[in-house]
Amino acid sequence: MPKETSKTTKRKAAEKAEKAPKGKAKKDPKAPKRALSAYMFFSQDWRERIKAENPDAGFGEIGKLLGAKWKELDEEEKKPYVEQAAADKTRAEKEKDEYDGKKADSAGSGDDDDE
DNA sequence: CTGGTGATTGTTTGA
DNA sequence: TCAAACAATCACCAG
Repeated sequence: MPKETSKTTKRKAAEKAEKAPKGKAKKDPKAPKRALSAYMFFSQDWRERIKAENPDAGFGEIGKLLGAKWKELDEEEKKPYVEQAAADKTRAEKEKDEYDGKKADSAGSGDDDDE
């Protein structure tokens, strides 16, 4: 089982660090990106409520409040969010479908967005 | 077949 | 424009 959840597999710090200069070194050319997370949908619907109940809450405050509430919700409460996550997952699945398909077909053709 | 790793996703506010 | 707390995820590749 993979470590716990938190400061494990930390990467953003380095990712943002390389964001300053002109991007020029990725893993996948078009990285089909993954799917959103239940938290993403949950926040989209709660972000307004959080601020509604915490108009004074700042950046980190709301974040913590959000997460705190998120866990407070019952499985049934997150269900809708999780469902969206599952739905988005399917979306990403397709997303990769073309990525994988294209990539397999790009056997030589000169297709490359790059910038 | 199994494991764990990394990559990714979206929000908020402020300088 | 980007940064970090907050949480989930889960597809990916490898031996």
